[in-house]
Amino acid sequence: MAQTDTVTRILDTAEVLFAERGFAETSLRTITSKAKVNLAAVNYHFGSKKSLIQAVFARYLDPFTERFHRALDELQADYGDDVIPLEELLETMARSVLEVPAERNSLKVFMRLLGLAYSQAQGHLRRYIQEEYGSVFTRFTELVRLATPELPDAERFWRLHFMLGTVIFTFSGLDALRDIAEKDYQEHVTVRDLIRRLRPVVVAAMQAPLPTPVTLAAQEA
Amino acid sequence: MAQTDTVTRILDTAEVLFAERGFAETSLRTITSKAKVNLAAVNYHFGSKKSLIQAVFARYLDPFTERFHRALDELQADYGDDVIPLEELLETMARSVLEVPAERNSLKVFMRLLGLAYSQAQGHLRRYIQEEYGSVFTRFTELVRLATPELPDAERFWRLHFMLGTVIFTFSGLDALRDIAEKDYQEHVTVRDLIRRLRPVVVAAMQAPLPTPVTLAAQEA
DNA sequence: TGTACATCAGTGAACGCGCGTTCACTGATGTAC
DNA sequence: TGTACATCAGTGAACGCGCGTTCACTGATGTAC
Repeated sequence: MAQTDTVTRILDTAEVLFAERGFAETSLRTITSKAKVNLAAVNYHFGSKKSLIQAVFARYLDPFTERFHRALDELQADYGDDVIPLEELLETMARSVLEVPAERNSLKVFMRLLGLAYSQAQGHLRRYIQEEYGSVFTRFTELVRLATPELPDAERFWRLHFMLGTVIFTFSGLDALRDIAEKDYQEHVTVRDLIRRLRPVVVAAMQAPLPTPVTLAAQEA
Repeated sequence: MAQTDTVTRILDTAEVLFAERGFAETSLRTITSKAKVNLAAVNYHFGSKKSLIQAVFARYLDPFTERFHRALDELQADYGDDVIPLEELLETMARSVLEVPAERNSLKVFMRLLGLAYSQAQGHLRRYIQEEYGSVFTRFTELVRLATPELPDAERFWRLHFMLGTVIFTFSGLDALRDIAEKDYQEHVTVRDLIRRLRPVVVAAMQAPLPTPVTLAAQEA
């Protein structure tokens, strides 16, 4: 090698392997041998495996948050003092998510990584993501609040997380689900198909009637 | 020890640790030392770490599938040749899920484990679950088909998985989400509260309008 | 223009460590005669 | 009732292995004078 693209080769290889098998299950030896790069190069360039994991995320999340902030700026400019409708907000978020990896041909990898960030232990990663990228989500949820004034705050919080679960679960299990769908229904599903299917479901879920209030005490485990 | 409860002690400890940190991140040494049991006992009783993982799942899924089958039997007996409404089916599933770990005080652990089964590498585990417990889900989805005749088969498939994602994501991230909700909205959320909140959302999602058909070709990554 | 030195990407080999698994062994209990 | 043997849960120590990380080193390029 002896070129600066060593860093890029490591990141390109690591993101695919992480997405396929998770962080703990992917060794630096696997990454470096697949990337045709010296084992010690990861620690030389990134310092540690943890920092490599964070760098993989940063390469997606930096452009995403930048675009998403810009898209929300435009939306707020268009609507002025009017309330931005929920559909418009969801649409904008979907578009921002789609645009980033479109350049790198790996939306699937991006979504798998997001799923892993939530489900794998890696406490350092959740903290990193929250600190670096939390503010754009705060901005987004505030706009959702204005768009759904009929929802109590707590209800909105839970519904947003319900939908986050839907999206992350769907895309991070994409390959398996796609295989089943293809076999059972003879249709090849693209990511854009899924987003088309998700739209009415997410909107309906956010606008569902409020739950019946608790009747009497209920205990839990 | 020198008692047969060694097996139980291992399972009790393993399920909690697995749920907290995942499978690869939990070593047999951690399990056995916390269970106050000899390291070699896991391999003696279970044969391998893989088999221990499967045994942890079996202890939840065996009683669950048995109960769920029985509950569906009753439902079908009640309704005879009539179609069982969707709400009733979802309610029955929720009740069956709730009943099992109520006996063991650990619904949270059960749901976290289900989440991990989907998100962690562990191919052997997905295969094991599919083989051992696939049939009850086939039965359930067939009943859902009868309850939602207006949905194209593929659409129903995707929506069921969307909702599976909602539930698994919510419960497997329960602690983190609960902490945030508690801090921001001063309300302590029980598992039963969440199920109450989930009900209208899931029903609305399943009954959402069909997506607009694809207009022109759309490519994907 | 030429020499000495600094910088920096990259390397090869080794480090100690924790892992899952194995193995020879113990000691209690049950069974056969 | 007593002895010999089999069974089985459990143990302590060691096995080899793959892991992330470290370290002394190389060799090319840039900079100072």
